[in-house]
Amino acid sequence: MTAEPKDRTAPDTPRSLDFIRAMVAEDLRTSKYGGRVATRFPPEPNGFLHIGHAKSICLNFGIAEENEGGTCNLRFDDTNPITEEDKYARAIQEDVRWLGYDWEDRLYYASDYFEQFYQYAVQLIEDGKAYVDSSSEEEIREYRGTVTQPGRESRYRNRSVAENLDLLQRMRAGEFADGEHVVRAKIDMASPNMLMRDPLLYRIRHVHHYRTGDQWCIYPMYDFAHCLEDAIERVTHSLCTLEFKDNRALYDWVLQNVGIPNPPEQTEFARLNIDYTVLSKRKLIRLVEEGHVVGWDDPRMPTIAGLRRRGVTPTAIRRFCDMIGVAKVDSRVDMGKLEFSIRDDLNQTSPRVMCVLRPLRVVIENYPEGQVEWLDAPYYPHDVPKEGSREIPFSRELYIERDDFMENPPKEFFRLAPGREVRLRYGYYVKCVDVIEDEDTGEVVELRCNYDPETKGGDSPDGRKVKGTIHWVSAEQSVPAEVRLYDRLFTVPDPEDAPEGQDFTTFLNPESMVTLTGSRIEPSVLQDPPGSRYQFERQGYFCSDIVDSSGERLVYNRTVTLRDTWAKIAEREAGRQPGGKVPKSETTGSNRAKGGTKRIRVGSAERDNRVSRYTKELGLSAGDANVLADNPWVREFFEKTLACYDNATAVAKWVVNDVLRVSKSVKDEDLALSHAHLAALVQMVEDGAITRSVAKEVFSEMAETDTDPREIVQRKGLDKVADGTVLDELVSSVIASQPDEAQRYREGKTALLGFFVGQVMKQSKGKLDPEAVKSLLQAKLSE
RNA sequence: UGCCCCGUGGUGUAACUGGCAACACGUCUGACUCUGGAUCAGAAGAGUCCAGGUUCGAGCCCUGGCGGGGCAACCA
Repeated sequence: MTAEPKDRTAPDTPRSLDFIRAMVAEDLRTSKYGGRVATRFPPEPNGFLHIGHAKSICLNFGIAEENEGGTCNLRFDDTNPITEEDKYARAIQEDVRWLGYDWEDRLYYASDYFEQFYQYAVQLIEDGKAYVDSSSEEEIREYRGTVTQPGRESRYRNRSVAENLDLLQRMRAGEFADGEHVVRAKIDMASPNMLMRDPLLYRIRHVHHYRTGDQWCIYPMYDFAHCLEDAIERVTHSLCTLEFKDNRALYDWVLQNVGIPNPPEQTEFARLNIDYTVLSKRKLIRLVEEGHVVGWDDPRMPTIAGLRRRGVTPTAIRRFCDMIGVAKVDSRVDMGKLEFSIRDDLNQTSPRVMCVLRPLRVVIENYPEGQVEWLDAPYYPHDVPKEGSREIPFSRELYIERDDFMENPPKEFFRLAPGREVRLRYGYYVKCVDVIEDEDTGEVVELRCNYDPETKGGDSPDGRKVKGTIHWVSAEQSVPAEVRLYDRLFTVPDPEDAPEGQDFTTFLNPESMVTLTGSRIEPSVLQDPPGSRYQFERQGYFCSDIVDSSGERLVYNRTVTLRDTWAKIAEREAGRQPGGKVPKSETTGSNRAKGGTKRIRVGSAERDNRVSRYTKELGLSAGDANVLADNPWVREFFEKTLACYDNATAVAKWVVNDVLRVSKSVKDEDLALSHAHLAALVQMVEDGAITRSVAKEVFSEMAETDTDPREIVQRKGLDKVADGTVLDELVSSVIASQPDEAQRYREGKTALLGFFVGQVMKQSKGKLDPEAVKSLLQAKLSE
């Protein structure tokens, strides 16, 4: 046996599951849906998909892939004909497919279910659970109330079933104009959940639908349609974003009231935010329509189409989604993570090629005029396991990058400068012997260099070192190219957080696209099709533009720069002069509460009396007394338990801490636990018959079944172990079985004491006195 | 001012039934290098929003506070 390899990223290391995957696994274990896993990705075809959707796609399709027999449907949630178009539906399919997911034959449309939705609406009306409301839009809004005030019932709420049915039929038949009637669920106009105040189910819209044409003039609302779509497709796990949290009550209500057995369950997760961009369809539409970008597939857009055109790979997007995880907290991911996953993928897959973005002419004075050498240059560096090379022309006149020359370089700059020598990648060493400047402007226009013929291929026979290697192209054989340098679309991390009177567009980055028209690229790329990806050596990853690039005109988009250590050094250098480092942001921790706060409570006299009775007469802590005073149900439980066992402080602790906990997961009146049994348990602990940890275990069983604690203790043999030898043996054996940890403890990692106590407690099934365990452990470990 | 959700290094997420706060990105060293890339080795950085409480032991359970977000479209 060899030692286990120290590989923290081993693929078979069981990565902890996110809360959704954990839930799916649990549902599978308990066979909640008969072992099925069925998800869906349900876009509305009213815009292009963006990387936030990619998160959802990866989640839904990912879960289906990961589970045997799992399926994920692609379903268009096309219930609002005003905004939806076929071109969007087609683009969405292309994007999902491009990301690498396959819905096989499960392409669905909500519009295919319109007849079924209608029948369900009829059913709800027949059951008296829905009605036709003829109030105006304004009235409905007014009657809905506000978040703090209950709504009022519509005067049409109690129409007869027959009248409702008749009206519904005539709505469908097109007898009414838009807005004349709506159908609403009859739920509760006073519900604290606004969505439950008789939500609209159907509205009249005399609009052409891109799929159903003019077949319908009534269209279902999201809350009515979506859950039914899931139910019709027998979806098991309906995943959506956090803002639908409150809609879940309605989702469940509809399914329950139309009588769907074993209904799908909605779970919400946080939508994706990335800094320096916006990820909401409404805002992206504005960018397109107001011409801030040039279409949905503008490479600056965070749309799938934009990212694709920019040169991002599906793999990079999927890995990014994998990396950011899934949770229930609103958060903002930094762009750096996306960039990392892009580089990480492209580094392994992109051929290297040389392109000079901002050319500076170089004449090699001692190189024969008219001579051209074709040098062999590998496409991939030594550490990328891929084969292939091309020939690049070397000649007397070259171009190098302007940035690679400095007349007065700082010490850390190791590229070209007067008198300095660098290596031309895959070529020769050259030394700068002269600098030619424009007489008027002083701008450097040309460099005169000498080359060392002995250094062909990049090595010198005398072994002298050159630190810098720069890229170049031959002046004559290189071809002109346009290069578009993309940068973040916005200048601030959170563009949506705009001051009064402004909006996110005020933060648009004017330099989000810089077009370079005079770039020169090596000729080897000439035959490559549009969309080809490269690494331009020392610059970044680029992709020839699928729209504008052709044999005549080469256009390249910068996907992402290389990591640039020099830029960091230069920035630091520049920043040192004026004020040095920016002080650490004041906002760090600004959302944290400062210090303690005074508790002000407007108590009734009755409440005050109770608190003082509890603290003074019964000797309870203020905390417990307050809880008891505030919660009538808990108070009653306490009083009744106290009647069975007269130890107020002990009983109060159990009631306040433990009874309250279990009572949260069930309706109060459903709690099985009886006062007498709790009293018995508390007494056993107080009498020293059982330990507290045993008592906790017994308690959780009691909370479910209300068994007599004495019976549980007896059945499981949980009496406290008083025998000192058992304690001694167990402690010794635990220490012996954990020699490494024991060593670490002795070396000062005393936090491990808890670990050891836990081990011993677990092995004794909680029957040992933890205090005794602890002190014995301490003694033995320091021997 | 009602209801609901959520607070863990700079960032995104983990932490099994309460038992060593972990991983990734980023940052900083160093090695290597014909890309100031990649790779490799290492380091710093949180005591889990605050205050009480329960417990031998709390990021996790209880109470109160503070902070952030969602909900008053005939949008989804």
